[in-house]
Amino acid sequence: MLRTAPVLSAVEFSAERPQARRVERVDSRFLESLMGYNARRASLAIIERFLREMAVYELRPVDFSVMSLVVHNPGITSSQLCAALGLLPPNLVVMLNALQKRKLIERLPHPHDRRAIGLYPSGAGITLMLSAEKTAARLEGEATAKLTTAEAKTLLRLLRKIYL
Amino acid sequence: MLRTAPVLSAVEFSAERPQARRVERVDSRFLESLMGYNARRASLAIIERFLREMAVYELRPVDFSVMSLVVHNPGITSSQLCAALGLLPPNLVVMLNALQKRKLIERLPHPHDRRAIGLYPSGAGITLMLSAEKTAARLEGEATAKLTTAEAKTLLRLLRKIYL
DNA sequence: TATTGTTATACTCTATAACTATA
DNA sequence: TATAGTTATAGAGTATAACAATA
Repeated sequence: MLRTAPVLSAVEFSAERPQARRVERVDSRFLESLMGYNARRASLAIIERFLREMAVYELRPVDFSVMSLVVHNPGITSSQLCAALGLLPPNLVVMLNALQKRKLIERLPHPHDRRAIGLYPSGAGITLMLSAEKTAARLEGEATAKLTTAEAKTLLRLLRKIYL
Repeated sequence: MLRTAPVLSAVEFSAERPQARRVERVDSRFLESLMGYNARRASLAIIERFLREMAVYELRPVDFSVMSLVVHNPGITSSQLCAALGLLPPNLVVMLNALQKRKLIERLPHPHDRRAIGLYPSGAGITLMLSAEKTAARLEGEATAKLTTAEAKTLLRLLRKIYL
């Protein structure tokens, strides 16, 4: 039933320590046994590529996420966006200002709650996201190129089980 | 063979857009179909817990990784650490200074290369990591509590296929 | 009294340029 | 000329406090 690499054992270090030695090959087995370590490495690898390819749209991953939700949920509010993406309101405001300045979104009064503001994609915003989401779908294939279709599906399902 | 949620279709937005509507339930299906999105959410969920539980040792995830590699690879150099963990040398120096100040590591001359410096865990460093790695192993079980043993093993393997 | 959106600001993380000592 | 380690600093990302308007 042992899944993780063995942790340090005290006896492993009871003998006198050599005063100077050279490490030929780095032993990363313990770290590599940790889910968090692997999940982070994998997400960084994917997001790195995403960052490069989305640069043509001038969209960082977080901008892409925000725009995608606005396009698929016209009228969504800031607080809904924050909840869905785990963002903090003060940080979202800055992003929305930038997106509005680029005329990718519009802010319209909320129909029932005068405190809230509905976010809508502009025509340009929709056009941009049509391309950007196509690119994202292509990157999806590249990111999972080393996996079979079944494996990719499994990976997605298991990742979701971790954080939901 | 379609794995990702359908991207935006132009026709989806050809009808006139309502001037104001309320979003009852946020549709995140497209984002949730992306591997990067799920990998990031999962890694954040795990690392968040890791951060909390490792606070008693005053170790952030990166400190834990560095200390773990030093303990398992006494004599490892900064450049080896940077390569193994994807860190930049200037940032590592600051961390090592802090760890040395806490008397968790020692820096000794490299046996063959006078430019390099070997990193060694102190007795206190080893003692600390004995506990910290036990905690990490426990957290590993908690992070994958919703998965069967076989699923956790599969997840680890598939994540590694993504970034290696 | 709680929530939405906002401003200003602080803190942390990551990245770049330039330097030294040595290979 | 290239590499290991270092310093200083810039930039991006994330977090906290406090506020006005509305529920």
